[in-house]
Amino acid sequence: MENSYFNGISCPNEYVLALKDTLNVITGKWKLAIVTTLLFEKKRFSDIQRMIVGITPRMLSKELKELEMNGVVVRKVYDSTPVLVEYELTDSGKKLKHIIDTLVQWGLEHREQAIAAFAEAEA
Amino acid sequence: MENSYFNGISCPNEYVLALKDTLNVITGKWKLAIVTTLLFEKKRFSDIQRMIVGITPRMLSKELKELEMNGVVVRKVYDSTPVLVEYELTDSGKKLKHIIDTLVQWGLEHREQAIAAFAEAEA
DNA sequence: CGGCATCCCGTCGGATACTG
DNA sequence: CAGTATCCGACGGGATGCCG
Repeated sequence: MENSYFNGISCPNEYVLALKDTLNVITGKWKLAIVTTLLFEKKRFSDIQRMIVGITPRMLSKELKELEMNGVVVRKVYDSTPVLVEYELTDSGKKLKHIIDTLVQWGLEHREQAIAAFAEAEA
Repeated sequence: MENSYFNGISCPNEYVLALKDTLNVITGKWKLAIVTTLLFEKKRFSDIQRMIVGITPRMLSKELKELEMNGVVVRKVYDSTPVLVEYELTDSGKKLKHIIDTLVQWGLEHREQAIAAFAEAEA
């Protein structure tokens, strides 16, 4: 078991692990973009690729695989011809919306703060 | 102005920028650890270094500089001998606690979910 | 359609030593 | 005490081409 970073701060190691889990899911260039495209409906590989500007199939494949391993998306294969593959968020994955909202809100408030501080410094 | 990743999703570009700002502050190996040590009281460089197991002065210096540029911490120099330098969270920085709590909670719930799903698969 | 294999490069972060 | 300088490996992620 890895140690907590926080010496002398009363913080259950479980919390640190949970934090790492979450960061692992939301960091990286594409993960949140992928989650966002799946928030309201499941989609096929090529649909996601078309919606996310600039992502290569290599990265999409890699990220989807990681998200699946992390229990955020589910991959469903339908044995038709041609093969149909759909990706869908798990319940946990859907709850990431709350996290995204929280992050966006901090960013917005923070920008206001920064502007206010700048104006004050100017005066 | 950079484009949003999300084609066809009605999402103000401002939100995407805010999201990126926030991610920029919470990602990386040490940033959240540093913020956490400063949550309840300001500290000196060597105090932080002592509390965060494994961080090198190089990384601590670099991260503190970035956090300062991003308006999350403030650096205060007192011209005593020897020189005293203190780091303190801004108001925005203090509000990161809410984000950390949100991330931890998702991680905890998610782990429960995963365990439940595993048990179901076993049955 | 839904990927995988290969090559490549820039950045992140570690190790170590040194300074005002 | 509060950093800086230098070197270096690991990894994220891009480009391109091929496959069932």
